[in-house]
Amino acid sequence: MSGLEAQLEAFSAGAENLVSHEELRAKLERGAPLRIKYGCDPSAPDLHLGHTVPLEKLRQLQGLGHTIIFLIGDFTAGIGDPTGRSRTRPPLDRDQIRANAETYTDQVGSILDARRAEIRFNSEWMDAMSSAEMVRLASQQPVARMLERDDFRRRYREGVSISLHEFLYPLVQAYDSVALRADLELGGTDQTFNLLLGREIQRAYGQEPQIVLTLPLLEGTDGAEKMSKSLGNSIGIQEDPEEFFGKVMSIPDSLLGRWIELLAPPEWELDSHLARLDSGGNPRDLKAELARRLLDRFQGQDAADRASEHFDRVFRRKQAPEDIERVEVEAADPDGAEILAILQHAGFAGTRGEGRRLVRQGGVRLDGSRVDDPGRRVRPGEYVLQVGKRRFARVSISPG
RNA sequence: GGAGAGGUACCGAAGCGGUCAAACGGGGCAGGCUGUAAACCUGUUGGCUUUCGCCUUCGGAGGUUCGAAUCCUCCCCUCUCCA
Repeated sequence: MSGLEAQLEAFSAGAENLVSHEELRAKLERGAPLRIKYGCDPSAPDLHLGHTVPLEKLRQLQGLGHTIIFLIGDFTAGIGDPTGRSRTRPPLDRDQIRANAETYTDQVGSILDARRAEIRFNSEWMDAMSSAEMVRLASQQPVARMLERDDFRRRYREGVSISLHEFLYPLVQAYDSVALRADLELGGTDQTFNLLLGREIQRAYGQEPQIVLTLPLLEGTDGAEKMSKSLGNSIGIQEDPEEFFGKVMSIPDSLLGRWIELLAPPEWELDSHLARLDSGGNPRDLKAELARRLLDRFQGQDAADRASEHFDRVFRRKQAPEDIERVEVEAADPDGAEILAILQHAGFAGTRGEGRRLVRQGGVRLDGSRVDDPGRRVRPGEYVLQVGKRRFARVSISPG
């Protein structure tokens, strides 16, 4: 393990908060690898860029010889994380959780060495916990303290219901730290309360409290909310390269600096480009560079090249993409297939009404020319169908 | 247990017997301007229909009425205060 000061620096770099430096130093001075806990939600196995911020930190700490523990909250998933505004989630069955966990570790593996990490499920100890023990756990915290958590406080103030069991979520998460004898727990700033609670519960169970390390939350593509799949502002690291690239290009300029700060390692030297932007450069180019680097990192150079070329072709030169999905449509009668039926087949319109609207608004093109009649019939043959700026399909209409 | 306030389309929120498929805002989608940026402008946002119109929707189930999101009854859910 490297020098103490270097380690302390590695832990705190990019951190939003670290509680506390003194305790961390004391733990590190003992020389043993730290047990670093990171909680994951088994219901959402698709990693997005927001997840990569903590994962990158874990990779770094793993590189220093510490033990990474991925805690899959299969028991807590049944509670439904009340953090934020999320609604009740459907309970998952064991097989589903197992499958999700595998997907998860696969994806995590593209960032750090998942084989060297410990993968645990909190049902291991929570399923065995007796009611009496649960009561004992719950007795550790006053309600007023629970209501200190931002979202609980807000909901309470605004008269939005809080179910009793929602308090159990942070409590169980905190107890997980006891079961795992965690030295440090890592999470986003939205986890601050839960992580701090872990310290209190560990103390209550006679353990040395864990260090709490929180990292900033990455804003999503909308530039407003934190990145989350359910808010529809996320970019999955395994996402189709073209989509991935396009989404990065679509982020507001005002977000670019933040993304570079949180997502781009210093060796990419993107922040220096950012600094030079004032002198007339187009942020577009820097975004494209960031998109390329990120894709290269998660999906390899080929994907990055392909996506970049695709983007230039479709959005700069306004040409149809190279490889587009094929849709077979059988003409309903000798005059050909209805444009509305084609739009539905291609999945570009959920209903005929929506298709009609798209046509009326000039959003539908066939071989590059605008379709302006919703009643249009298309003769058998091969066409490139375009809806909006970015949806394409190669439509093959066979005689009816 | 008592008193009161509420549950409306993706979200927030008007409507409180016909003119309501339901104002307005946000979000989404499409068009314009662009750098798939922001800002801005326009259109659109239940289903079927070229139009007329028809069908399903305002927590749930019944009822009153020529006619109900709007009135009545019961039920479910949420919030506040009191106990």
